[in-house]
Amino acid sequence: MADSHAGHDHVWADDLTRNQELVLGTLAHATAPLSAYDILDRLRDEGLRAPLQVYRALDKLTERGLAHRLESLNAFVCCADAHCHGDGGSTAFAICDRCGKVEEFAEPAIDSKLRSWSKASGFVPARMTIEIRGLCKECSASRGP
Amino acid sequence: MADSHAGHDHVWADDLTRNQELVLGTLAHATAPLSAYDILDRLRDEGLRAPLQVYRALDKLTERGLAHRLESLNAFVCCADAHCHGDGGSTAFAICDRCGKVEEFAEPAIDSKLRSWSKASGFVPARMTIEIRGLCKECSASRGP
DNA sequence: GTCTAGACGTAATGTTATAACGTCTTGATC
DNA sequence: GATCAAGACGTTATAACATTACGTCTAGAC
Repeated sequence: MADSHAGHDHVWADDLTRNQELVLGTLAHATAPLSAYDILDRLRDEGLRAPLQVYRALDKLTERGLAHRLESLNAFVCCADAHCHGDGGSTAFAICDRCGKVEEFAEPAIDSKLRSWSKASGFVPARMTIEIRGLCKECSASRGP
Repeated sequence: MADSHAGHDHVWADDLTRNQELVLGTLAHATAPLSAYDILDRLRDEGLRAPLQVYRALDKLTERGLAHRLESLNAFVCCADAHCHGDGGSTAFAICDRCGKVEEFAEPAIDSKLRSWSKASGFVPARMTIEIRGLCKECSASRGP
């Protein structure tokens, strides 16, 4: 059994476990953020049965920057930007409240402002959450004048 | 019965309902963010019995900017800054993971950066969430070298 | 071979949030 | 003053999100 992970169409890292690969693969194919339970439902056929199996995989994936948690949604997305893997930098997300689409972007100036505020205040930052909720270009176009 | 809300030590607005006043008062006296269920527990003696009573009050209070929801904590704080009431501007929070203390601050430059990204992308922002998790000055001092 | 660290599986439970219903008060209108 | 609509309220039930606790299995270090 040389390759126990056969059948997958993409490899993100060489040392993911089976559950981690399944969860990341599910996120990668999704067009909108998925909750842990959404992911679980999509992986029942692969043998996953308990939330904890998903949460454990998500913990590792988010630690490594391969996936992100959207706090304002209690949901997860696949990382869209190879650059952000593992760096401590802040990533920002724009989340469409209508279609669910998420755009991931980095604004170094924002990161820098938050860090300078922290330094001035004596606060030692560990992680930053930056999320904008609203309507994406397409959804706002199909609604307003 | 000219004053049905007698017995409270502070008035934030003249048109809060009893439940809204109770919830806001509880948040105002807390030294750390409270979950809706924390608030409920502290208001049992006042007659509150169901989560929805608290959630409904919190909805109104956050709409008006009198309280804030911390997304990364699923908890709530009293607004610390009279200026931010009701304006659409983004407020940022630094949350100490050790002692729970929350510092609320405004960085207009961040707000401005996020808005300019939105404009450039065609995204129409409705609300922004900016939260830093880490250690406050005191807690980092009592831990580090 | 033995030990340990880490991933895993499972069951049970804890925590956060909302749906669905009917009632009550208030204020506008006729 | 009767009627009506809007909004806050109270209650029950349930949905959705997340973790604790426990035992097993495997791979690598020694």
